[in-house]
Amino acid sequence: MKTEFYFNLLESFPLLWYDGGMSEMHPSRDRPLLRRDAERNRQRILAAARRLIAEQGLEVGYEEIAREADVGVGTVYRRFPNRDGLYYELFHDRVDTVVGILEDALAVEDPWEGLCQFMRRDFELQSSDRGLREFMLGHASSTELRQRSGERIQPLVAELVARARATGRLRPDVGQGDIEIILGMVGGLMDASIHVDPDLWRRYLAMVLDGIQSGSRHDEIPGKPPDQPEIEQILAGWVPPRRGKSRPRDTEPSARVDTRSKAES
Amino acid sequence: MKTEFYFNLLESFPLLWYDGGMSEMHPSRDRPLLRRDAERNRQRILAAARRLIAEQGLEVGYEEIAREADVGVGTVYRRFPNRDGLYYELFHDRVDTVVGILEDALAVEDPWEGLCQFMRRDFELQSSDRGLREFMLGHASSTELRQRSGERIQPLVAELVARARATGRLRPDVGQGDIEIILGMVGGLMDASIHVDPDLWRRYLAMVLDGIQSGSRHDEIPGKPPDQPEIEQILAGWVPPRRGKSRPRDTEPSARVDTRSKAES
DNA sequence: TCAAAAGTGGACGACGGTTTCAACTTCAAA
DNA sequence: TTTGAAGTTGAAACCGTCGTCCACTTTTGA
Repeated sequence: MKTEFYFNLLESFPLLWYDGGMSEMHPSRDRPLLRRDAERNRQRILAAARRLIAEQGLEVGYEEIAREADVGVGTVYRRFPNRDGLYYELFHDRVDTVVGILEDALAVEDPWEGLCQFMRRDFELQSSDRGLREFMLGHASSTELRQRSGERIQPLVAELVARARATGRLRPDVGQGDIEIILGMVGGLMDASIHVDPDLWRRYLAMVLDGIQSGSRHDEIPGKPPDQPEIEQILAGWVPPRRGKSRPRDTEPSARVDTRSKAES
Repeated sequence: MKTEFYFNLLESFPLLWYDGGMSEMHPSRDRPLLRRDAERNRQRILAAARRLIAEQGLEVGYEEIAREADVGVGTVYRRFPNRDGLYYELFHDRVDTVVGILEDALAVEDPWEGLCQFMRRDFELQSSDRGLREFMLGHASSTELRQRSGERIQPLVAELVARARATGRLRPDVGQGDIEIILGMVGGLMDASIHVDPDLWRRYLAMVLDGIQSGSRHDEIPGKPPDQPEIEQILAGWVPPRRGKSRPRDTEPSARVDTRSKAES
């Protein structure tokens, strides 16, 4: 019997296999044991990806991750043949965090306060990690995980909304879907403004929360209006700059029209 | 004297030159006369770009614009050596439109109503044109024009805000900068949701407007909360999908690990 | 210690977009 | 009608990124 135990194990229980990163189907099962060096590299890749994605967003190149992890690109591709798998590994446990936040929020006596606390803490969670932000907002990849996350999260949000509405504090014409859209809307702002003023989102979240409660409670709006230079910076970051950075060419375009003709005459 | 009059003209008044598309510096001056065929092509290019950018956003390829205009790529590059110039030509007159909207709004008796009307009509303007939306939100290119637009627009907005605040209807802790951020925030939502529900932005604009007035006037929130499939679609469109569309590879990733070893044994 | 399976790395081809350019066509002044 | 500059064209070079492939190295059980 020359078979290595881990390979044997895989043959016997194919459903337990490490599925090449497409772990969406059975995320809580064990991965097969990797050879020690492979496992070490896997962890280095994850650590590098976590670092880079947290600061640059989901779209960092595999090339760069590999460099950061001090590993070849091939290795990254072997371990995570597609981004879904990588994102899954990086983010699936965050779902638990969000669920935890929701449970905390449901435990608050005043459901309206609970709803506010949920939204606030959700943003606080996202504020440290651009990749997480993009992921939660709804990136094209990783639809699988997001959908399954939604199945855990939505009922809790619905419950929170129902309770808040029952107390009369939440306007009756605001539904669960609105909360999700508001999360996206303010999240989008946060993504744009985070490097200018990491707490700016609190201001606009407060405004919206004021807008969706039926009493005119008028909680104080935190912070102060951004000034012009800040706005400039925020807007500039809103739509992400073009990927293939187009070199600006020579800066003086007008004087060129006739260089040739002059020379030829 | 063999000189064509238009070339002569350029030599004499270099400041009047068509500046290769970088018209930011003196936009209201005449362009030099182009040869008739060149002018015709220029218009075809602009028309094509207008069409494509309105529906696909700022980043359509020059290749595609050229195809649509039935012109060679080279021609497009000759006419618009950089995107700034193209965007300028497409959008600079929109600034007048916005200024018009602002003047209308300032003419409304109730300054608060004026402010609301301005925001509503600004969004209505943007809703028909994805490129305009991206441009106004603050695309990396075209910083020049946007800055100069700001100089015309901001004072008017400031005036509107000041008046609305003077009546007491606008909360005193809301400033001009807030309005611009709100425009961006709701604009981001509109961009994401427009193909799902072109009027969804009205709902969230209404919420925010409710949140920033000091009385609890509670205007009706138009529309109704989006349902789950709609939200799914909206979120999926929020962060633009990766440019180089990654082909999903073969859908069955796990069974592949050992194909080679099997074959070789 | 050794063989063979697992794992590695980076050169390489594909791709999609941008930019150039030399050969060609069109225009309009004379 | 002629002439020469202006204008056009599209193929080809270029560029950055993605994902694959395979000759090479490492690990592991015996």
